Amino acid sequence: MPPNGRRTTLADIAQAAGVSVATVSKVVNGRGEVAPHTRARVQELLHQHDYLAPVFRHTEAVGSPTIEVQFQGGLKSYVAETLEGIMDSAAEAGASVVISKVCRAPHWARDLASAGRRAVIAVTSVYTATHLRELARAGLPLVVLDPLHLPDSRVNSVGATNFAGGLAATRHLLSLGHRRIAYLGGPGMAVCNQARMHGYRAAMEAEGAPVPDACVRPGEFTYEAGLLGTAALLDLEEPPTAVFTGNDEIALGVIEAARVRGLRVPEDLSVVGFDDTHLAQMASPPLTTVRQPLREMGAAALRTALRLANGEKAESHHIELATELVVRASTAPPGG
Amino acid sequence: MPPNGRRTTLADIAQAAGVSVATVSKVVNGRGEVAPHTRARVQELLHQHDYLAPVFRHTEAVGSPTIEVQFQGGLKSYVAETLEGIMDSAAEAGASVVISKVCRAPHWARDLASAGRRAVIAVTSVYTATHLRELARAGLPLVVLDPLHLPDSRVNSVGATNFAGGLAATRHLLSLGHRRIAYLGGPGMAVCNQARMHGYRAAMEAEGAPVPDACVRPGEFTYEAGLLGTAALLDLEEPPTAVFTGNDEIALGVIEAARVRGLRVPEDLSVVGFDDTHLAQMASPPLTTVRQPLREMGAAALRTALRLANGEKAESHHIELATELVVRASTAPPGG
DNA sequence: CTGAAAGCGCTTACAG
DNA sequence: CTGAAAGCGCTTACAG
Repeated sequence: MPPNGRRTTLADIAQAAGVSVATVSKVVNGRGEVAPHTRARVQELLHQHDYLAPVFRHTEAVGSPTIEVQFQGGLKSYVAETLEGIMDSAAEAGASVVISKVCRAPHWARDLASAGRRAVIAVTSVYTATHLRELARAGLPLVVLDPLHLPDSRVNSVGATNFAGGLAATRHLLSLGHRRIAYLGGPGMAVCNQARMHGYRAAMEAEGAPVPDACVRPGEFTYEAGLLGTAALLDLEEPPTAVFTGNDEIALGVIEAARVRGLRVPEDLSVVGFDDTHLAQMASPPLTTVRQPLREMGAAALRTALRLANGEKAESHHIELATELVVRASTAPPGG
Repeated sequence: MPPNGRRTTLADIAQAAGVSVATVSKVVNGRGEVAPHTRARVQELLHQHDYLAPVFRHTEAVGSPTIEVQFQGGLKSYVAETLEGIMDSAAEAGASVVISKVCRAPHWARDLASAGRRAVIAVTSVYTATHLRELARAGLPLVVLDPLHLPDSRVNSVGATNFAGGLAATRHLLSLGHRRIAYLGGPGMAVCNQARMHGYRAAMEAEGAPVPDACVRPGEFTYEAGLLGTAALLDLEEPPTAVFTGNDEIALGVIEAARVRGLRVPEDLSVVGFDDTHLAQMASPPLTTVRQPLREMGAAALRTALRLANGEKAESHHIELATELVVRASTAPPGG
């Protein structure tokens, strides 16, 4: 809140605090010779007026903006490929990309802002109202990639057409002649997972295929979850002949679980993944999967972040890019 | 070259150029009203004296250093896992990590320096003498991770004990009873590949096992290379019963090539990878491989980069971390 | 096109 | 512990 568009100066603070510029300067530079209560009052005012020391000013002026990309957990294929899209798009725009794991120290957003970041892109991370407030206070725009929550008009986000993807995957299996198709999904409360599952349900219902409760299993987006989930499915009275999974990692677990039981993929069990990360192409057999345009999604997120950093509005607070079924070698008619 | 430790100021340049400070200021700020030849002379001097505008000075002063990590090609598992090590270590040290793809515009090194980078970490990238000179001129230290060239005392690098890894992998196969073991490697001129291959050769020779030329194939570090190489190996008069590969991606290609021919892994063909990326754990069957401590290597590179950025010396210009054989399900005695 | 001069934001040695 | 004053590096309106 500098008076009229001007930067806040030490003189502004000095006047507001009723002390000399020299004293304010000492506080800013952490010199010792200031009375504690004077120091406290001045610090409070510096904070309120959003004072930025000259050394940090480049932050706002410089032409090449820096975007912070945060993610949780490991740098998995999904994140890596999204990141590539972000990087390519940033290189084109002359922007820099800083990566970090989500870690919320007391003033994380303010710290990012004063380190020169102009916007934050969060990859599949949970953001609460508190985080949003921190970010807003620091003046940092946020773009969420593959949001875990429902699109919220206060947050800008980029996703993919998950429902359509679930529908396409399931229809593909149905068209091959499968009827007993299971869904081995991700966390139950993640919207992307819910949409994929409902796409699956919609396709099954349209075909009049039964969906027993035991055939729809939420879980984690991991290989281990695929391994365990498949074991449970294959122990069923009437095991499925095909499994549609929440992502490629789960699908790889399914393939391995089948192998361990002496089942061949796709002859004895068909498997469809989701994402089309490199994992899908390098699986044995190569995985039929629903492609998410991860690079394009990353690129879109970066462009939106840059626009917001520039004070412009995003065209829409949420955009979704199209998914697409990619048929490879892990699906075949049942009873090979 | 500021006189005596002091920063170069506009006054220094003005004096050297025999013009007023005002004129130099105009040149720095790109204002129009300066004669072309005056502008040229001043610009030359600014460059020579390494003048840095106040807005950019934070670059050198600030406590939280920024490290640029560059890599070539895609953000593959190998790079992603190394990057995780770099990030964790950076978070601990309060440093920031900027990622970018190698792309060498005219003044790339100088541009990085003036954008505030304090060091560069190159992941498996080729650096020529010219690049090194650019970097040196910009005052930017370099650490190469998994160098493609032989350790050079002018470059700081971090690697792994590749020869020992090749030896361990091959011994493992020999101890299972294999004699016809092939090596499907990476690029012939990459030192890491050479070391792995010589480890393989050393183990074979020690055992008196023959190494026919057709059984040692250099190639790319890719799935496709694994696919193609295996096809060639299996077409041999006496095909190998086991394949040791230059990295995990190649190994996944081998597994798929075997499957396509109706061969089971490990019953009909044993496969050993290299790296122990996530790919290895998620393969079907899970891959026996030589673990490179990628996170630790990344962490070591970051620490070295920070030390160099600080003007300290690295303890050694090249360090190697230990590799370790990880036995999973892709290896078994021959003729299962 | 150039530079003397006024001025700005900041720091610091020093008097109180 | 505080602030008046000198000074530094830079910018800019203006006279030449």
